[in-house]
Amino acid sequence: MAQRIQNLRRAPTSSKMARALDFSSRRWALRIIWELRVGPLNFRALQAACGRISPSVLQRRLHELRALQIIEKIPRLGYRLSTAGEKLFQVLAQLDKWSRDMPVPLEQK
Amino acid sequence: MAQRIQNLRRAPTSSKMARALDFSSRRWALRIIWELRVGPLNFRALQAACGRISPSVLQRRLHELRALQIIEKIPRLGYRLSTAGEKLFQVLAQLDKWSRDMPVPLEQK
DNA sequence: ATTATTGCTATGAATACCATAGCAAAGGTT
DNA sequence: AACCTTTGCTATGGTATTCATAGCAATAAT
Repeated sequence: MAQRIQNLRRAPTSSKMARALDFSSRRWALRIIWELRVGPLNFRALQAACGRISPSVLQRRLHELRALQIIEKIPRLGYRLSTAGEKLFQVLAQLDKWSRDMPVPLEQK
Repeated sequence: MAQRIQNLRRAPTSSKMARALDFSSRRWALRIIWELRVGPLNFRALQAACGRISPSVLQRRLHELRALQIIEKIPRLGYRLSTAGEKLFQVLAQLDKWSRDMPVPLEQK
């Protein structure tokens, strides 16, 4: 385990990781996944859950997330996490924990 | 553990998490942390490690990350992860693992 | 003294994101 | 059936973010 992390520290950033980080930096991408943790949500419900996302961006992200097979569209219920999406949720759960443990409040201008 | 995740699924998105997700979506923010996993890097080294980041954005992110006390500036060596930054690295290590296990390649246009 | 490296700042163009309005299709109600 | 509501999206035009590139003062190395 410690060994695994040591190797991670030495190895150059993999292209897969570079892409994952790049994708993570698209606005609302991770938030959408996080909101879907509760179960399937339709377009408007997701919009409301995210707070202030504009529909054009939501629409774009949904397409992207579907192309990556992180979420899937189901006929009457809207969108839900795929298996890969569920695994990504587990990672985000760690981020949630981290954010709660942060000594400095994560305020941004 | 399963219980903890169940609770996460039910609870609304905390404001701390919302901010963490928002911050994660600033371009290069997580990548910078990931590149610093190897140890302290100076400005130009970080620039090179990230590949194509423009100096103005790097500069801005470094300020933000310092304000959040995720990284710290050390006189001759450049920038390095703080304790909180190291913890965030652990989360990113999970993301790295996830990206490697992804069945669909994370390609983006 | 000269050259190279480093840490930045400035600038203008390209891209991403925003708020808002609106509309066709489907579902529910009377 | 006629009406109203909800839903999933598209269109538009403005604002913010990020980009590539150039450059410059300060420090370090030769």
